[in-house]
Amino acid sequence: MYTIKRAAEITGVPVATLRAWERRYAVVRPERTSGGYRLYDDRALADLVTMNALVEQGWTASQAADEVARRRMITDDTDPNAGLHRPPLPVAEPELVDEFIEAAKALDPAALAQTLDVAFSRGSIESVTTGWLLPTLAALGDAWVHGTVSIAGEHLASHAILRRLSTAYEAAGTPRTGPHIVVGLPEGSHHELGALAFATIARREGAVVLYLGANLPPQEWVTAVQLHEAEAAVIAVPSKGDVDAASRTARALAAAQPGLVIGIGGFEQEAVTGPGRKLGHDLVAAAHGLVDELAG
Amino acid sequence: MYTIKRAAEITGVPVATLRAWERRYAVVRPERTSGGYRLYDDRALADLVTMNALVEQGWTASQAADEVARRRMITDDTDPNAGLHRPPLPVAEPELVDEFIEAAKALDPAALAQTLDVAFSRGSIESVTTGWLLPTLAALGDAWVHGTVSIAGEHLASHAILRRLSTAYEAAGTPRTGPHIVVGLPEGSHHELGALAFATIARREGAVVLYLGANLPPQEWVTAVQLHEAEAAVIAVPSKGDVDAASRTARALAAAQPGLVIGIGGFEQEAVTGPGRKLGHDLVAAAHGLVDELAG
DNA sequence: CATGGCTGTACAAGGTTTGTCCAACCCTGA
DNA sequence: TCAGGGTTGGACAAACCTTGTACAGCCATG
Repeated sequence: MYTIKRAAEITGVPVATLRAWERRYAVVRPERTSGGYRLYDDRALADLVTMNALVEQGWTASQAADEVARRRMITDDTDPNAGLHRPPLPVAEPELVDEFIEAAKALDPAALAQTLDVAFSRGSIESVTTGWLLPTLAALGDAWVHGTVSIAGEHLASHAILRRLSTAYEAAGTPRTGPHIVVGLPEGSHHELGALAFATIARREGAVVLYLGANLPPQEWVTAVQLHEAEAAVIAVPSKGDVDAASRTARALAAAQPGLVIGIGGFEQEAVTGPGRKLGHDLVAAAHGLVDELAG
Repeated sequence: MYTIKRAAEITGVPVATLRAWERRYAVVRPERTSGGYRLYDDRALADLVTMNALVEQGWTASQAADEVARRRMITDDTDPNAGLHRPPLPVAEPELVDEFIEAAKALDPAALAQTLDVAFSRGSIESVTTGWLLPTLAALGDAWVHGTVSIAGEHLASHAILRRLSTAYEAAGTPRTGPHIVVGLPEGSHHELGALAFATIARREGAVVLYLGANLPPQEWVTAVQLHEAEAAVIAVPSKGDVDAASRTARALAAAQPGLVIGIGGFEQEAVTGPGRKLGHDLVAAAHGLVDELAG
């Protein structure tokens, strides 16, 4: 629960505007303390973010408020899991990506934390992954290749994201039943953020996930799949240098466990040869699809 | 059991504020001596740290207190070992270490999570670091060298710990003022858990920490120290293979920033040559000592 | 062009919250 | 006994929030 000042910082809407929107359009109705202070919850913040995005797209404030109310009605009425399966971000938000890259360039941990607060408050992990995380990882990769972000900046930013994803992964919990999946990166591969997001979303969809992290040799994948009695193994291929190791890993897994579903994800998944199904670049859909298929 | 002064030192919350929080929000109810002195246990300290972190994140004090109470309800209800009867972590708890190593051998994520829950609920990060984390890292390293834990098991266990430490690091928040410290691992070095624990404890002690993570080349250390205007840089040396890179990093830093305090930590710190102060193997004392020295 | 509604922002006057401080007094251990 | 530390309750200022009103820029309409 946030005060109006904090809500303004997170949503990017000035304090005076927040009050005007509430007074004129009742777009949100924050709770109040006994002293009368407004208290915004995450849901209210998400609505305000939507409203703000619509206004910046050119909607009038009153129309945007109606639209927010309409969307809220739909999610409230038709989807009992609202919040778990929120629609993806209505608009991509390049400013948030840029802001994050700038903070990485400047090695500014406070700015990174602030941007992450904003980004991760925009909705579920699923929508944040699609609307912010994947674009940001791509932009960070580009910036690193072009040398506009230092290695230190890339490390700093990656670890900050890693910590947020870790929290989300833990919060997802371990279901008692559900398909068993192993997720990780091949030998020599280190950019694990996409894989961790995949693992988190798969967990939320009901899978029992064994997350192995980066840099795992093929033989270890085989051991892990056998010990975990996994029905599927998902290999992330974030960069070109990981393609060979991923191919070797997939071959080793296919040879050792004929019935195993092998999924290949990541920016460079197309370059992988040999066994394994390409999961595509919509990470959220891929995770949902794989888990549903194994469960159903 | 700690007096109010010790509690203030440990949590970073001023004495007057501790009393105000208790009076106004009853966020903790420390026991009293016969003479009326407050006596804080580890559990109370943990709650205060949480409260403090929430306040630094922008929550109002009253809301933060409610949130702490809510979280306490949850843990008390779901964990039969929670509550006042839980003993603080003694000097060391070998069973918990062994249990964790066994879970790593078996690639059993549920057992790992369970053990981590117990270990991390035993008190502050500081006491968990000394009493459980460092012994466990040593045992995990041994088991890996002797091949009793697979690479997959080591990865799985390390990442599980990493996720808990990440949460603690985030919960520690960023103080507005305080000495600036850069923490990371030298080029080629990857076992970051000790470094992250150090960074977390330094943050809780009031330092503004730039945590750079693993595998950072010397020149990048220099850039980071300069951009962050750091007063100290702490290089972790977890294994023998990292000694040379650490020495090179220390030399590069000393050459570029003559006034910089260079700290060397980790299991293999003694083998490092050249500039830099060995921080010793009591990670908690080292972090407190360094931050206090820079601040005072 | 003038009108008028919509919208974001600014300001004033007053209430709330919170960290800190103080006075007066009590407890603890060397 | 004494120095250092702890106790309570009250008080205070700074920061923050409240409501109501006002106003300028913008845009569509008459």
